[in-house]
Amino acid sequence: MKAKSAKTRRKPRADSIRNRERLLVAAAKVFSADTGQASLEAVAREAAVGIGTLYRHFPTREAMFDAVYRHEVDQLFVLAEKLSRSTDPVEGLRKWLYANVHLVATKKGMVEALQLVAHGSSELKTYSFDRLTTAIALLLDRGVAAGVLRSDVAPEELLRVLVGIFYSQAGENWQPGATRLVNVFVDGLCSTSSAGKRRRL
Amino acid sequence: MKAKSAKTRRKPRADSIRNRERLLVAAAKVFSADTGQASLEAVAREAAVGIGTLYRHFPTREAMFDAVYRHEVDQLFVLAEKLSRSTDPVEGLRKWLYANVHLVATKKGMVEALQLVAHGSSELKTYSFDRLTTAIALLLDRGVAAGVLRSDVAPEELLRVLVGIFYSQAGENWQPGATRLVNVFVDGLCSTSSAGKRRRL
DNA sequence: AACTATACGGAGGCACCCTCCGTTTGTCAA
DNA sequence: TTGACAAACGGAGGGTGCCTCCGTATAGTT
Repeated sequence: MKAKSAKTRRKPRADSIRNRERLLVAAAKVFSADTGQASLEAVAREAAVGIGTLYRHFPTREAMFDAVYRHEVDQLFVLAEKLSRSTDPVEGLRKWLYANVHLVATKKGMVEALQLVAHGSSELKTYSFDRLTTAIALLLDRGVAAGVLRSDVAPEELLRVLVGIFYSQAGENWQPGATRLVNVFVDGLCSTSSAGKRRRL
Repeated sequence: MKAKSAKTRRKPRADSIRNRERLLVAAAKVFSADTGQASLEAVAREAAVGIGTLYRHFPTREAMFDAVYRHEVDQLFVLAEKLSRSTDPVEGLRKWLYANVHLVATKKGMVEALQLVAHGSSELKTYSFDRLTTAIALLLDRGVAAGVLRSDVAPEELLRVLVGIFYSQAGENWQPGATRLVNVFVDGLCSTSSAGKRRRL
């Protein structure tokens, strides 16, 4: 027996869940379009769902962005889990970081979203921070355990570096630059034998 | 005879000039509203002018913002001229800086405008920079000549400080803070006797 | 005063926002 | 299985904004 307050609740309808998922996928796609502008009606169309359904799931634009953002963070987390299982540690980490760059690069329209997020619930911020930190830890620890990655860089630190890389890259077509910086950093993380661990603070 | 290329041009119509002015005033007002959102139709209504007239004068949103911004810069310049004529030098400068704070503070909706301007024509940027620098020079020089303001601060430098003050003040209701900083700086500029001129580079 | 370049105004077509409500459908109890 | 109904769906509709087009009004010119 589920112990909910007065009146047992039903389990959520299957079509509701499906439509919500569809909307998130559609939103991610539409907002990624180069235009930067995106109408909610376009999202509904893309999802092949009535506009009313969209509004029921996401009463406001902010709610929509919030959910999309969470969704992407979750996907990054899942990707980290997968990569930490299948590939060798260094390449796994590298691929995950690439995925981050790619995600940000293709989300032109997400700029607006990010602004809303930045001004929005700090709950969302801590959520994504925790989630991403954990994802990085997953990838990092394996490499450290295998002795191919240096052990003195904390997951939060790596995350901050990543954010810094994104932040520092302005203007058009910055993806190559960001990718290069990621590579440099990963290479640096590999220098566990020659340079020795824990040189400097 | 006016020597214009092929066919002598008429002098611009009076109603055209009047309407343009009205639109600029209306736009400044509407964009200043707390909402941050502003429709061009609202501007036209405020100006008591047809929407068609608005679009004829300002074909795009950017053109509108551009013109409004120029207009405000011009008004600041005029204010500087007036203040440099009527009040005592220090108070004149102070009042002018206050006017700047007030202008920025009440232009919530101008944030969007400023972004467009920032990404827009660099011509506009140099225009306003020059204009404001000259305005400051007007106020500064009198004080220096009268010996009540130190002489080693250039107009451009003061402008940069002002921009810095605006830039550093985030969040709601920052006007008091900005005003305080302005006061501090003006007081500093007055310290021509006790602290001596040109201490340090 | 007549002429005409110029400017005016707003109707109209399209897109978007958001709400409301009649219809459909998945869930659960019998 | 089946029937009842809460829950979810979809889209019409009313409001607003964007921008264009063109018939009408009018300020400058002769």
